Amino acid sequence: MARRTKEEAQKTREAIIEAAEIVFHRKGVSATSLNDIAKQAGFTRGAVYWHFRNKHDVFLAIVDALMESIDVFHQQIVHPEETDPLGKFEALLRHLMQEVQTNPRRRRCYDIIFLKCERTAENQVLTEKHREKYNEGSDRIRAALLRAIAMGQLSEKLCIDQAVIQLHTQLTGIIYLSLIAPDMFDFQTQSKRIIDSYMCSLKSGFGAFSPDT
Amino acid sequence: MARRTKEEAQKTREAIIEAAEIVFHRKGVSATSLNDIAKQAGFTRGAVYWHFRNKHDVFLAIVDALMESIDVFHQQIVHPEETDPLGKFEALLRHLMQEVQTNPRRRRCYDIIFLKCERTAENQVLTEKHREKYNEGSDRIRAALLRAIAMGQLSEKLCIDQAVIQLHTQLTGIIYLSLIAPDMFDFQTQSKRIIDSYMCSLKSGFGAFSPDT
DNA sequence: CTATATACATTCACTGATGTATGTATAAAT
DNA sequence: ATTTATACATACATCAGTGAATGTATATAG
Repeated sequence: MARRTKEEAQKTREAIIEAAEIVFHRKGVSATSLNDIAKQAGFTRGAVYWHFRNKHDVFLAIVDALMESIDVFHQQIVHPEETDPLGKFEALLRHLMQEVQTNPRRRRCYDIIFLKCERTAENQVLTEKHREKYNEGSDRIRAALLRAIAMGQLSEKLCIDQAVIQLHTQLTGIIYLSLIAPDMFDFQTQSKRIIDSYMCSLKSGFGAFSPDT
Repeated sequence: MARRTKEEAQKTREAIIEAAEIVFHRKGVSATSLNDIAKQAGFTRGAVYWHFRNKHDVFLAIVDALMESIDVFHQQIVHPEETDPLGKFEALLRHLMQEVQTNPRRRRCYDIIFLKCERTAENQVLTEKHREKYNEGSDRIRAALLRAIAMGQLSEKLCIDQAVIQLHTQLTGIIYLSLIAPDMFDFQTQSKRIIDSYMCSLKSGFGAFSPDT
């Protein structure tokens, strides 16, 4: 059998991407061959080479999809007319942690990006996008915190930069650890506690007390 | 020229390991060949195969060396007769952060382990050792905190488990982020702030206020 | 209805890496 | 002083994976 309809072709493209996710997750990116991906998807390497230039191109497709989903998340962080920006912010954090542990595909993608690929020069595109999203997220969080301050929900003396960075380190750390050692601690409990603790730090000004540089 | 003395042989073994560190760090573990390592060390593959079984074996040697240095660190965390366990603990945290940013070889090893290798089934040994050190570190920290409580430096109501886990997430997070994006924030400043904030949380009981499970 | 582009499958040539086998000079054991 | 084991270098066979070339059936455009 040969030539499919356009819709079918799009479906096989999607199938190849999902197959790649599965095999990348199982064997690691560099240890999987295009044949592995093709077989997992039920095709041959010909199909993969039709839709993608090489393995790296497939990998980028996965990364792009993840980045888009992150965009969607970021856009929810702050609305210019939100009356409860801090509450919305907290709710989103909790939602994110929920997502990370329940949505298997998202979890798989995080796993691939954190543990199943190498951040080499060839994969620099990934790291650059990672950093781009880091910055976009930081801007969004900053905006949310500023609005929370404007609404009187947080102190004007809040050290915003520190608040932003510490949120990233906390989330990065717990997600990374939960991927490396899922059974080491109860993710649900600990992520809740971390958010509790973080919100508490936010409200206490977050190092507004520490006057050193 | 052939056969070296035993000391020389040990030196070439060390040279191979350090060469591997350099090349792993530059190209990533899976993209480097044994020839890359040998050339970097100034030998041929024959030398590498004499001292190691294969690339994975070289990698494990690097991992083992790092794990030993972590052991040394862990052993410093708590002494049974320390009169100022909390101060000693804080000093060690600051020392660790200093080390991570100033000791280039240690930094390179962390970089390899976090960013330049894949946590696949074949590399499970690494992940297991990582977890082992995680647990050992947790035990040590727990002991230090308990002694700090016994010495009246911390409240008896301190939620120790949470304190331990949050320290790990914080440190893992900031180290990971500083490796991925060294220029994104000033590591020295932020690591200090994180420790300040953490010590502050410790003294405030760390969620002793949150009564939920 | 024909022609062409499409969506794959199949085949092929090539490369880089691996592990092993073999060679060899010399330190160390006897 | 031999002998032997050592510490490598060199040579070889093999193989998995790649990318491109080619084949082919069929959707689709005209």
